[in-house]
Amino acid sequence: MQRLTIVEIAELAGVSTATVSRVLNGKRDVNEQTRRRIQQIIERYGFTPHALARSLSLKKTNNLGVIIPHTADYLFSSPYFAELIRGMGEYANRRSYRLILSTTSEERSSSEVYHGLLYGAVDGLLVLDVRVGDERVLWLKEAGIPFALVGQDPKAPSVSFVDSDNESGAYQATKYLIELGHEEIFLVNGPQEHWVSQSREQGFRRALKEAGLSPAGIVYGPFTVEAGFASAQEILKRAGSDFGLLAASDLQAFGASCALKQLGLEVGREASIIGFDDVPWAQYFDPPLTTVRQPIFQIGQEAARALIGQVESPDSEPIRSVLPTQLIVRQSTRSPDG
Amino acid sequence: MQRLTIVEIAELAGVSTATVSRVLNGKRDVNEQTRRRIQQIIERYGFTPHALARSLSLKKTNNLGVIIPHTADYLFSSPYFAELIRGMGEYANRRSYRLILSTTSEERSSSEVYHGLLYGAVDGLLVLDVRVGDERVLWLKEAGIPFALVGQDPKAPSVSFVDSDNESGAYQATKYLIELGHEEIFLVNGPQEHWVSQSREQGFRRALKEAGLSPAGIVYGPFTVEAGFASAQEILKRAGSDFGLLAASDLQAFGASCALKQLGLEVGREASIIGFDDVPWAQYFDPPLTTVRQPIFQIGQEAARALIGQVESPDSEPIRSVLPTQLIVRQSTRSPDG
DNA sequence: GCCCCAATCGTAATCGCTTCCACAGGGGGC
DNA sequence: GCCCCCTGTGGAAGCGATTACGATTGGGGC
Repeated sequence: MQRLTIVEIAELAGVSTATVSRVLNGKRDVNEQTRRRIQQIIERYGFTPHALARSLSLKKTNNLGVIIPHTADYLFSSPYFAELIRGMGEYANRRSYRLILSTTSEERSSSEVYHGLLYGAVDGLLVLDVRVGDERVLWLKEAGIPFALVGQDPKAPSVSFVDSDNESGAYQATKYLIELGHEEIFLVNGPQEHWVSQSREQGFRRALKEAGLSPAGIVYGPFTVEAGFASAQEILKRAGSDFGLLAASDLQAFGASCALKQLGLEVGREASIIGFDDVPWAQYFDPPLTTVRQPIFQIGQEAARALIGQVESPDSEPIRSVLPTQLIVRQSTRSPDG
Repeated sequence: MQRLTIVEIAELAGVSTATVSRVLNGKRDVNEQTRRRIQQIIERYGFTPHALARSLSLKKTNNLGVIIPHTADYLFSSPYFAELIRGMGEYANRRSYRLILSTTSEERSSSEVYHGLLYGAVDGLLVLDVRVGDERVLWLKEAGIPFALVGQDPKAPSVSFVDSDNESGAYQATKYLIELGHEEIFLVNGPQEHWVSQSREQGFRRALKEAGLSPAGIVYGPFTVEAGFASAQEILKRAGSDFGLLAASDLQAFGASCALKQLGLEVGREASIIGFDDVPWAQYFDPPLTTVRQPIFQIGQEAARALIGQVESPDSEPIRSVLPTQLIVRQSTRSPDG
C-alpha cells in the first residue's frame, strides 16, 4: 500500500521534483535524455501521481457530480437512468473525468449535499430531473458552480442543457395515432412541473389541433409502470375501446398495456398504445411496443460534454443541445391498413 | 465562486486556523465561548471546508470507487444495476461517503483505470460482476486496496463480499417446478464463469437430484432479454410443451416468455417460467412473473457497509454476508391444482 | 510565594503535487 | 571578448486543510 511519491522518484532519478512533475505532465523544458531516464524509473516502479494532491494544487478535481434528487427515486426504476449514466460515464472517462453519484435524502436538499459532501470534490454538477423554475439552477448560478442540465428549464435562459426533441416526438406519435383513425386520443403524461412533460403535451396538442381534434384526456403522474397502470384504469372508465394512448415513458406504456389486457382488450387491435424512450426491451413487449425513441446514451454523453465544456472554459457559450427523437412503429399500435 | 478558507475564518474570529479546525471537527481543547463565536462566523459565511485539502491531510477521501468492467455492459441494461447502485449510494451517503463510478473501456483494464483515474481518489473499491478466480481480487489484495465484492469468488478465501443465497433460491424455484409436475426442466443460466451462475446451477441440480430427476438442459448466456429469447428458442427445438424453465434473471425469463408466445405457447398453462431478481415490474409481466426475489437494494447497502468497514478498520474480519432469497409465485407458472 | 497541572490556543510541519522564479551554462551576434 | 538569450534545472512557495508540539495562563496544594 505504501506507494512512492514524486519526491522518491526525483531522488531515484537524481533530479528535483519539479523536473519529474514536468515529465509527468508532458511539459517542455526537459532535456530529452533526462525525460527518458525519468520515464523509465516511473515505469519501473509503477508510479502514479496522487490524484488528490494533484487536484489540490491544480484546483481541478476532474470529478463531475451527479445529484439525484430524492424526489426522483423513480429514475432508478427506469432503464432510462442506467443508460443515461452509462453515456455520461463513458464520455467522462474518455476525457479523464470521473462521475460522482450523490442522492439527496429526504432531510437534505441538493445544496446541503453539495456543501456537506461535494464542495471541493467536484468541478461541476450534472443536474437530472429538471423541473420548470428549478431552484437548483438558481443556487448553482449564484454559487458560480459550472453545471449542465439533462432536460430544459425554459425559465433559466442561458445555461447548458441537453434534451431530446420531446415536442416533435410527441407530435409524430400523436399524428400517427390520428392517422390510425382512433376516435379518442389520450395522453398519459409525466409530472406536470417538468418541462419534458409540458413540451410533450405541446406536441400532443399541436398534432390534435392540426387534425381539428381535441384531447380526449390527459393525466399526469410519475414515469413508472404503476402510474401507467393506474392512469389507464382511470381512462378506461370513460373511454370506449377504440382509442389511442400516448405514454410519456415505455414503463407507463407497459403499465397501461397491462391494464387494458386485464379488461380483455387486445392492445394493437382496437386500442393503440405508444410509449416513449425505446428502452432496450421495448421490442420484446407483448405486443412489441411502438414507441418514440430517444437517444438516451447520447444525451448522457452530450451532457457530460456540455459540463466539461463549462468546466474547462467557463466563459464559453453554454451548450444548448436538442437531440432528435424518432417514432419506431411496432405492434402495440394497430395496423394502418386494418 | 471565491469561497472562504479556514485562514479567513480564523482571521475573522481572531484565532488561529488550528482552533477553527478543532471547532470544525468537534475536538476538545477549545473554550466554549470561542467555540460558539467561531461557529457563528462559520454559519454566517456559510463556510464549508474544502474536501480535497481535508482529504489530503487526513489521507482519507471518503470516496468509494465502483468499477464496472466493460464486459458487464449488460449490467446497465438491467434494473438490477440501478437498484444496486441506489442501495450502495444510500448507505454511503448516510455515512458521508461518496460513490465514484468508473467503467473500464475495451482498452483499459480495471487496474489501469485504477491507477490512471482512481489512485488517491478513493478509499476503497466496490467490485461488481465477480467471476470465479477474478484477476481483480488478486491485484486488489496485492496492492492492499480495501475492497468488497458484490457476489462471491470461492477462490478468494478471506475477502469481504455480499451475495444473495443463490443456491437456495434456485433450489426452491426448481423444487416448485418439479412439484408442478413438469416433464422436463431447463435452466437458462448466466455466464458460466460467474459464481452466481454456478451456485444457481447447484441449487437447480440439487432439487432435481432429490426428486430423482436429471436436468433436461442447461444453457449459459448473459443476463439479457436477448439471451433469454435465444436460449428459449434453442430449448424449444428439442422440448415438448410441458416443461418448466428457470431463468437466472427476470430479463431472461422475459425473453424466454416472448419466445414461447411467438410459437403460440401460453406461458403459465402448459409450460412454466420462473425468473430471478423480482425486478419492480415483474408483477406487470404478461403473465405476472413467478420469480426468485433478491434483496438487491439491501445487497447494495451491505456491500457499501462491508467496504466502509474494511476502510475504517483494515484489520477487522472481512464481512461475508449472504442474504436470503424468496420464491414469489405469480402466474407464469401453472397453477398447482391444475 | 513556588511548583505543577489542566485548559486553551498558536506555530509550524505535513500531505503530494505544480509552478513561478532564479540561475547556470553554452552559443551566437556584435 | 562581451552581452544576451535560450535551454535545462532546482529551490521554494503555494493549494487548504490537520495536528504534533509548545507556550501561556491561572488556580490549587504546599
